[in-house]
Amino acid sequence: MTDALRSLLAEPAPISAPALLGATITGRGVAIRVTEVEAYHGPTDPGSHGHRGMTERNRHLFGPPGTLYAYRSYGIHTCVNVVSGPEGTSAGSLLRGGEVVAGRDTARERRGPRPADVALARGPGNLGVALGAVLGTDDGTSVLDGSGPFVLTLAPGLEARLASAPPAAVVDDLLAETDAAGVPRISRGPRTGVGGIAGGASFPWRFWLTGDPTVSTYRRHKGAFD
DNA sequence: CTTTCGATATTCT
DNA sequence: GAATATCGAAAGC
Repeated sequence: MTDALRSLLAEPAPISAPALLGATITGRGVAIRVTEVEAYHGPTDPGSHGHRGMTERNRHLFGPPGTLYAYRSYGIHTCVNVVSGPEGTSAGSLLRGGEVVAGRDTARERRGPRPADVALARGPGNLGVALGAVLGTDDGTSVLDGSGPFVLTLAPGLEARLASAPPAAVVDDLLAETDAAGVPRISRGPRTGVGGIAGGASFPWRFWLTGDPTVSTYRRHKGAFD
């Protein structure tokens, strides 16, 4: 049943993004547990690719929730987003880091001998390589129904919680949960590499699992307000 | 630890 | 021409 995932992704990205932490994206011989995401929210978000309307590159960002949006970053890297709703708002969550939980040999073949295991899918460009994501081929496919190369499955236990409470309420609870020492399980902060006001405290839409070694190190953009 | 730099597709000025 | 949802290596603290 992917009803829980569908109802979650129907929410705006800043709401659904924290609930994608702990989810697993599977395909092309690997499975990666997502540990770090950033939300981008269409025309109201100056940091979003969709902020200035549809282009050939970003058109799949305007697609239905659960669409994969893959784009070329800095002319070099392939980065992967999961589109969220409402449909037509060009919103989505950038998968920025994860733990390779299956197909480690395949991921290492793609990444080379250098990176440590925790770094195989650390950072959006590296995650794209580890996944074996292909521009053009994968852009616009669904991660919900197995019709595309990748399938997204929710973190254990989340499906049941989303079946018994509205997504926004479940996410509020997730953000409030702490470990035995009182430390939040999910951390949030400004988005990495985003300039201007969109990269500052007004858009604290980067979410990660606190203390997880597969989360990329924060790099502040030159022009970010902070 | 920090800063700097090169690689370079897409978009905007 | 300039900026960008990046990465890894190199050099200087």
